Amino acid sequence: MLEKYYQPNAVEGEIYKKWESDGDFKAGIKDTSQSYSIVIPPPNVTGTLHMGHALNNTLQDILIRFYRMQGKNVLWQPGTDHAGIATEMVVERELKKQNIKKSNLTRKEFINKVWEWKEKSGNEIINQLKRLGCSCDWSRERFTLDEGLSTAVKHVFVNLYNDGLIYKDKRLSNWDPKLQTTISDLEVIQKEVKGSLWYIDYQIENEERQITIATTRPETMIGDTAIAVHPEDDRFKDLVGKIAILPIVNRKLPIVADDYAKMDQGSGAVKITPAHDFNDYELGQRHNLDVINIFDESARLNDNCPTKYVGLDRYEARNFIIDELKEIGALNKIEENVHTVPYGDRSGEVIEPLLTDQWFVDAKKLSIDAIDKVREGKTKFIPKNWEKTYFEWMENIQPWCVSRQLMWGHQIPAWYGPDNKIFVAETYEEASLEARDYYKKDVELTQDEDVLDTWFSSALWPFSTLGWPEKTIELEQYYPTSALVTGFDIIFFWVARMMMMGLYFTKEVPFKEVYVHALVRDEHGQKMSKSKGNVIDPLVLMDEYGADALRMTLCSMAAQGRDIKLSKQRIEGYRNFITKIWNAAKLSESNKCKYEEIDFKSIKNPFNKWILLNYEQCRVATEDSIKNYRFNEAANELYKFTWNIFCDWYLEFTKSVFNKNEANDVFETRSVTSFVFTNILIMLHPIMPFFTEHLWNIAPSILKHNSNPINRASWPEKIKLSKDNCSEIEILKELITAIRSTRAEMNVPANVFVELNLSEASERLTSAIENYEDTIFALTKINKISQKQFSKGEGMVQVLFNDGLIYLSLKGIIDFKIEKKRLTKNLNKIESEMEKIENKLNNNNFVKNAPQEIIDEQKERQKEYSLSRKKILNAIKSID
RNA sequence: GGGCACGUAGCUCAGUGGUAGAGCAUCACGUUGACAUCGUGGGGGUUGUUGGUUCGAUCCCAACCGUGCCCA
Repeated sequence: MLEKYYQPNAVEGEIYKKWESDGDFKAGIKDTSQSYSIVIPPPNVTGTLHMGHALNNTLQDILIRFYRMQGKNVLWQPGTDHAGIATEMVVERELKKQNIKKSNLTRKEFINKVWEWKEKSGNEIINQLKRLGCSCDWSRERFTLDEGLSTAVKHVFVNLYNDGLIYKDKRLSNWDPKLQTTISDLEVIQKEVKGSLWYIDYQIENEERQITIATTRPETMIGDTAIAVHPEDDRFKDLVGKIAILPIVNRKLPIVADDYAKMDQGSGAVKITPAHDFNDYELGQRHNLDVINIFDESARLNDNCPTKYVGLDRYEARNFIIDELKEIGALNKIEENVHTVPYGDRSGEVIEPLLTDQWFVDAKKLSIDAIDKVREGKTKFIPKNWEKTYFEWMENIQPWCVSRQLMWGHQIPAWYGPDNKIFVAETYEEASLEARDYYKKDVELTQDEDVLDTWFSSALWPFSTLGWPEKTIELEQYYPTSALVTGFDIIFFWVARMMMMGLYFTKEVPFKEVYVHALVRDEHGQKMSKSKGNVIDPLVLMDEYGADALRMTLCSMAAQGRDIKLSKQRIEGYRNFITKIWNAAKLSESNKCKYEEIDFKSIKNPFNKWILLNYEQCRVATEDSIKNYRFNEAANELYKFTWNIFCDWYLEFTKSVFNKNEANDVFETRSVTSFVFTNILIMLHPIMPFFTEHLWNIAPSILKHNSNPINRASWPEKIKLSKDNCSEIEILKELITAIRSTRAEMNVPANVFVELNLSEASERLTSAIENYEDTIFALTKINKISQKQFSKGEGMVQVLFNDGLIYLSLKGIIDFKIEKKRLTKNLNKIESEMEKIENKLNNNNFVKNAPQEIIDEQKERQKEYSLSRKKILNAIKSID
């Protein structure tokens, strides 16, 4: 006998262990050429499971388990990425606790510390994914810094370099003064901040005039090399070509005309600092301006500045410079101003555009094919509108800065000779050979100190994890991968870059479909964040409700194109759903239901025919939904069928079959119950793997059972049913509902048995009542059905039902006031509906234009309503 | 400024060119056997506003109002 409730925490761990030790998640256990593969978006090795991961991986696991059950050769490729900056930050913090400074360690020592840390505390998230039930092939787990993937990275770098698609360049790039590394455009967050706009007067050389510029960053004036005005700006036309004198520094600045200067912004004249602003840099190129860098790597003022300012932090310097400008009378005015300031995604520090030597990938060239392939439909986005986002970014793509001034990562495979000549090769040996060719002698080479952006290696993930650049069986079998499941926030970071790299190196798209899911928010629609304190921890939820309830909730809410607002109540609802199935199992067990092979065409009992018909519809709909990534529909389909059809109606119907105890009927019903129950569990398994496995194992008598776990079951196949739309059962349901409703509205106590009187019954109603008398008795608390005309004074209350005149005998119970109210309410409803229909049918245009079936439908409804109306009017009349 | 979503019951959300649905919440009744983590029934809607297309619009189109996100 089953216990009162299902207890997820008591069983989930054991179940998972068994699956894993049995090798059930291994790729290739189904030896078929039809494969289905997904690579996991590699979580950050420092990460812990948050709600976004929970959603992302639940959806992947649903797909993976579904296609595995469909008999495909399935690979779910797991792993983690090394997360350069994030990991360095974590490890630095750890070292600090031990009073060790990173700067006191050599590169090798520091990297060893990171590996130590990874062994000890990395990969926590992998266990959390297991907790969630993810059926990845863990035997294939990869890490972006492991040997094979590092080989792939070097191979890619060298090839891109040789093909002219990677180059080293001195360019302005985003410098994080705190982390002391460059970061890519994508890692910069633009934030609106309240600041000031300073108006500063620059003297015109050899004239009494001044020109006033406006700036949000006065400290950078030390690096000014020009002033720009708009060519159409009459205020300044005569100044173009003249020289202004930079206050404090006394540098001579040409005044240039360029439409980058906006006439309506500030004073209309803008100072140009090519070394510290992206727009100014471009303008500088156009006008051949000097580039004067005034900051060091910590954004302190360097030797290019007046001695008194050297060494000051940029914001300290700002104050001093403002003061000095005031003193010399050059500060014209200060205005309040809202402008955007770039912040580092990881450090939270204000980013400084800085002129440095960096490595760049020519993304523009790589993007062409990546755009085409999506246009051609070789890779499809679901929902489709994300393609727009993808195109927009791809079409405006900038060179991708891939070098980082970090230690943890793939050290750039470039070596420098004594004269700084670059030799790019996969190994030192190869580089040396090249160098010997070049110098005609052996020379000492030093490797580039920088490492590559973590996303550089992530971009190779779909094929590097399959063994590329080797030609492996896995590549042949699983590449291109079937689907990529991801959040929209990394379309640029990851999806786009995988497309570019995948296409360039494998000549194939890395995935055929990209399913882009939503963000998980809190129940009020707020983005979850630590600072808001509204983070819901999936691990806590799993402790409280079990992994399956969480998974089912996420699945049922994963409607395309809409964010998920997660609330505990919703999870509770699906926990209750699990309990409902649990109880249904208890009932089926006590009814001795047992799985037998059945010939569906020879099923006799109408309840059984009916549930099989409904089951088959549910099966088709569920399958279709999952195949089309309509996860919420799949969940709801299964929920409705299981609870509202199977439990609410079918199991109730079968009680009368078991009560009657006719051998053939009982046998058939037990078999059908077990069949449907079995397949409900199988279909729910991808969404709720633990619960279904547990029930499968402990309730073998009611389920199709062999020694295999449900984990290895096959998705149910189509069943062939005799042609029967089971309309009789539908009438029965309607009748039962109508009687229950009448009872409830008339306040008949639930435990009171009443008599049902019947006249003018249609054929189908008569036969429904004849065939299912005991069912009606059991489900409506009727204890007698008699053929009887309405008679006043007998306490007869009409059940509103189209197929006949039906009355409940409520003598002694009836309250005429309630009865009249009830009837009037229904009458009003019917009459307003009738009016709508009449208006339609009286409209010539409607009759002329609408399809015949719609017209017939309306006529049919009109007929039904007018019949009901007549009956209610009679009933009301009989009260008065 | 450019782009993308979204606006449907108290809340969270489905859905459809022809009768507007679910879960939760709420109200009433119910506990001798699958299930109170439950059952049965009820109430609750001018589908953001205004126009247009159409015989017919909540759905398609336009504008507007409101909300959110991405990019500059």
